[in-house]
Amino acid sequence: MTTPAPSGSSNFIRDLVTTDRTAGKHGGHVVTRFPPEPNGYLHIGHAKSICLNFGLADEIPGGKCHLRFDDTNPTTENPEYVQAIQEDLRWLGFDWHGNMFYASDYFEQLYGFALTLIKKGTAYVDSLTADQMREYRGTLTDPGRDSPFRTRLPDENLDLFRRMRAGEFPDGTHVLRARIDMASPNINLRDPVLYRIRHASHYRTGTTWCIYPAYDFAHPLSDALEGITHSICTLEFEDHRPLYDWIVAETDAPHRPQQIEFARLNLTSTVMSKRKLLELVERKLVAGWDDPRLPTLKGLRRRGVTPEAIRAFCDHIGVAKRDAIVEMQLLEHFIREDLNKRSPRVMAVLRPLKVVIDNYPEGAVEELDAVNNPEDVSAGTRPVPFSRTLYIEQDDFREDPPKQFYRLAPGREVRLRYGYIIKCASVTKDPQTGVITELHCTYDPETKSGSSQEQRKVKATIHWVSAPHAAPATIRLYHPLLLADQTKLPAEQDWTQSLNPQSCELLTGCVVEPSLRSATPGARFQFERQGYFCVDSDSSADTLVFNRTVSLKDAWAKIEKTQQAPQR
RNA sequence: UGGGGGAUCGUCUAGCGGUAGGACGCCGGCCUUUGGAGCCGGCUACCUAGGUUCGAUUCCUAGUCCCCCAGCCA
Repeated sequence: MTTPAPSGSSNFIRDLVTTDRTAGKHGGHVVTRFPPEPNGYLHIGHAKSICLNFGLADEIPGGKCHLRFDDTNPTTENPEYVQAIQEDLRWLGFDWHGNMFYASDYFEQLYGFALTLIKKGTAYVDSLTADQMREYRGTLTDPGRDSPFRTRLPDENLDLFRRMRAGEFPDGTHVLRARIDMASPNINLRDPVLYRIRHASHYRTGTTWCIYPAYDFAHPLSDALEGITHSICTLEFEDHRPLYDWIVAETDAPHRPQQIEFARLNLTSTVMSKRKLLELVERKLVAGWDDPRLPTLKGLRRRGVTPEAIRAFCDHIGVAKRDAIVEMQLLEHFIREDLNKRSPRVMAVLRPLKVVIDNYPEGAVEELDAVNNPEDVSAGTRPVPFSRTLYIEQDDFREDPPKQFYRLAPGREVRLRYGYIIKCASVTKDPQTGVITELHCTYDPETKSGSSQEQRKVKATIHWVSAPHAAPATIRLYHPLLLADQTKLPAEQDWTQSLNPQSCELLTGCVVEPSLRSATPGARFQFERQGYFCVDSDSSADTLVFNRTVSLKDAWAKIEKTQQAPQR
């Protein structure tokens, strides 16, 4: 049969690149590029592109992938993002091997290409206002009209353009446009703007320039200058391709890259647009770019997601041209799959319920042997203290247990993980509120884990933490950023209305086993029976702070849900 | 009623004229000192209508629906 690809599965771009390479196109070389604009943080949508571009370069002998900052707009870009993007890329596990570039480094060459066009008569300086230009552009169905300045001669254009560069004109007074076709059915070809005046300081070139190249001009030429063979971008640039090709051809650029488009990643119940992410951060609707609820790489990292999980996800979602919305559950699947193999298991009680084991000797402490990772025997074991007073999860006790509830209830038995079988003898309640305050149980000393004395089976095993040894913790549970019910909001309504107000659930008063006292930020664990958690950067010696990365699959929750569903 | 793209299980995705495969999800079952993991089984898809062909998801024609484009953003 077929041998699986080294990484990722076959897709139309991979096939095309392979075909080109074997056909000897571009001398058999493959050079891709990842061209972020440093005006925001990278998110998982970028990861798809990164995995594609760097993945291609890595798997093809001699293949290269450049990192290029597409920094042609001084008003939105800044070095903080340049730094963060590099960090995220490295964290994801990719290396540009020194091939890091900036479109701003090409400004002089780009200017030269513009001069070439002007001399040839295929670019001109237009002095219409932005509003006028819009009017002249026509509409989707009506052709545009020529600007009265379209007939300016090369010499005048040259003079004007040089003076634009020299700073003689204020913003918005002139632009350089390509002279293509104002009646083109493709609006991108109706004399697109190549340069605009911006008296703004650029984070790299300072005030050296006051004219800046537009994307449609800078991008193809940057690709050409770097010898990019396959310029992979998203679908919305598809109808820019004729322009891309026009620019490269008309400027007699040294090399002709090929633009290929694919569908960007969309994920359910989250936001992926740069604009919305920025808005969330600026309006402080989230804690920052690294808020664990965000699909930013920084957010995912802080949440405890591994780069391996993200890469596995990107490899499996495929690359195609149809618009798609991937279910968040698929991402979660890859997160669980990765974390299951590598996370040490520990016990933590999120919502504590006190349990006193009446027949266990007061003051006695036993060190029980707990397995660190059943998926990895080499992870070994650790001692966990056991005593007369412990905490169990409130959810693991029901005074009036429903059908199929196997856990603790009055008169019922459960096993304490790594410990003994206990039986619930009585329930203590607050006389005022009726709330259960503690449970009294008895243990069977013959049932200690690992002892071969008795092999009694009970229906359930629950986790616990010894009260006198417990370390206090604060735990954050994350829920979808967006409300599940996205029923058509009025078009003009603020999109943030669909944010889930309960996306971050803060749990205080949690208790975790003492071995966690030494856990440092970034450390990941599986809290047995609950999920994968990661020590947050807010964690301190007195209070540990954990973020839930993703819950474990919960069979009981499903049963309970169907039990609650209306009977028919 | 301009141009550019796209339609395959609920969701992603494979297929390149030989009778639809994988993953997630869902539903059963086994196993289990995590109701986790693992294992076994099942579920459901070619946008529509014509045509070509022995044979069409693949080719042709005509429709339908969806996405993108009217920034001096990228």
